Amino acid sequence: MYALVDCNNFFASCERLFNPSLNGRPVVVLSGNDGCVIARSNEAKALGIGMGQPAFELRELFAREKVAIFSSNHILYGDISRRVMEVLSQFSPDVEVYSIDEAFIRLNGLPMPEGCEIYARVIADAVMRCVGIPVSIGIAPTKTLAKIASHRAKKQPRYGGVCYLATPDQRAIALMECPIADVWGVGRRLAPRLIAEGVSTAWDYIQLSREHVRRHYTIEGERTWSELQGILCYGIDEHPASRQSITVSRTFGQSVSTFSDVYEAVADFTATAAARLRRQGSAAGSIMIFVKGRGCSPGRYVGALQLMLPVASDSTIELLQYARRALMSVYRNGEAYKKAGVMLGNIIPRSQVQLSLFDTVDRDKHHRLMQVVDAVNKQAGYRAIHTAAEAGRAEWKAQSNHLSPCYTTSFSDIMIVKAE
DNA sequence: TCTGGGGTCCTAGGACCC
DNA sequence: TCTGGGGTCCTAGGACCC
Repeated sequence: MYALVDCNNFFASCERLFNPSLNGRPVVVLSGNDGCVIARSNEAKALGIGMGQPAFELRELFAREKVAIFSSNHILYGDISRRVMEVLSQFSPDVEVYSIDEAFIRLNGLPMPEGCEIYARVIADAVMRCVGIPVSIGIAPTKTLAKIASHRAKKQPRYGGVCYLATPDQRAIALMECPIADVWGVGRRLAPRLIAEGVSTAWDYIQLSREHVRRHYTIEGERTWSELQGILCYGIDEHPASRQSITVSRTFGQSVSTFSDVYEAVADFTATAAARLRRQGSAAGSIMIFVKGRGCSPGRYVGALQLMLPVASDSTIELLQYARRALMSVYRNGEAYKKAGVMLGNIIPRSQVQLSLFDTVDRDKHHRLMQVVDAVNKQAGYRAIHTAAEAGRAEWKAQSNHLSPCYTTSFSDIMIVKAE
């Protein structure tokens, strides 16, 4: 059996954790630059606030309904997520962290059917007690079915947060009540096609023949079809493969024009990407930088350039040299830039880097230096030590006008409790 | 006026090899 | 009248996920 543990309204729940006065109030969390709604509490959902809805459209509603508004605080959410996953790992050796707010767990050796459900409630209680985040848990023989179960656990109060699809009959009812668009693996494009074919629920989908599904919806469609019938296709992946590409990009808080301002942003992104690269023990064989000007697509300046490295590297210092060179090629004087990004590609394990006869870089020295930089930043905090290129006026930084403190990761942000 | 950011996988077709 | 068989690699496009 597989359990999917899903944190309820995760970002909104993180904000509530240190601010209990938000309980019962509508809470929303906004994307970078406070642009779109990316998380909503149940109260906010009940007001009809949509996922991804632009914040400026909602200004009046926010004021009228006294909606609590937060800018994204990914450092806080990442740390809370880590704590949730740590609790989960105490309950099973087989945990797959699927996203910042979800994990699959394999449940083995539990007496069926009561055992799984009781165990899931113990897990949910432990997460609430140890971290303070509410979760919903779905249990079923496959991941795709566990997804449907967790959805029911969240939407239907009678489950009390845990939905176990133990029997074929229970699974059949769940599939009949599950709109096809809600199935894991069926997205925006496939759903209308399926509905046009008369497939409006997950149950309708499994009535199609395997051959038909394979022919029209490819191998992935067939796997989904199998999983919905309880035939296992996706196991637990405890050690997800290293990333094949790493992208860091941001829309600027305000447009910037000078080379030094744009390069400062690009240097910041490059350093972030390089640190991620080192964390997974890889080196990048190429770097691409891109910039976007202000305005809409016809007439908007877009520039991008990819450079191949003679020797794959994970050194921030070396990658910065290529980033700067690429930016010099695409930078145009007089443009107002609104967005930039860095993409690292051709990623290989660091142990497989092919050296060059004509190499001029002291790679061993770079490597030791980066190890020290990473160690210092791990202990002393994000960007405690960095290259000079990353520091400056920070004109490009996103506007986050509703940012909460980093309660759990910054000494200066720790809550002070005073006795009256 | 204003709308985020970061990934993966599959397939088809073309170029090329023997 | 008639022209094999088997493979790799790369890219673009389309789909999906959070």
